[in-house]
Amino acid sequence: MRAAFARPLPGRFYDRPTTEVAVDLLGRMLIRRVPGGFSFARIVETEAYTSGDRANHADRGPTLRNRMMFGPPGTLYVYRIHQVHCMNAVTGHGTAVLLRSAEPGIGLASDPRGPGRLCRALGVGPAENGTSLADGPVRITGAPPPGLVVDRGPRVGISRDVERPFRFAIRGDPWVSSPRPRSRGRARAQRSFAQS
DNA sequence: TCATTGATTTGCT
DNA sequence: GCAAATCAATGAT
Repeated sequence: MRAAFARPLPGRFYDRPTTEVAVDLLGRMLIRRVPGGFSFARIVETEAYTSGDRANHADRGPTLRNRMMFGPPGTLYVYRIHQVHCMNAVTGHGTAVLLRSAEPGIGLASDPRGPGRLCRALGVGPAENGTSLADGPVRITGAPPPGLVVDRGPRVGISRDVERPFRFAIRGDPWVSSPRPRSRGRARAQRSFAQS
């Protein structure tokens, strides 16, 4: 994992349309540096929060909570909801991808299925808010497998703009959180970004 | 300053 | 399947 941690996706990976990044993050490795080593998980489910999107925390402009969403692409945005934390990859001014679920890798503290559980499993909290996914303590690396099939559907747990199909998940993956997105509306994973 | 709400999880029916 | 937990950020007063 040390070598992989040293070759994270660069900031420009995230400087693209948010839905495109959300799909392209599926199947990649989320790596957490911890004292004396690393822990990691494979991303299997994401959601896009775009501009002009009333479900987006940043839709009404910068606030104390969402200010990290206005940092550069590749910034990690961590927020608290109820009693847990959730993490996002910032893609532009006030847009981000919520990392919803992952398959366990090595070194996890607990089950990473679900956005709150994912943060808990990787030990991600307020201390990591605003750090860089390109050179911070939490990074994303690797490439999705060829031919990955992606399901899409409405996002989970929101009350505004509920109909937008901005939730993406690896078809058939047992670590996708419930309820699963519908199997129709399939979309092939985009491989437009070539990692250096 | 006050009331409302929530990008969730958990446990109980 | 449904509701409680539980509290800070947010928006209204």
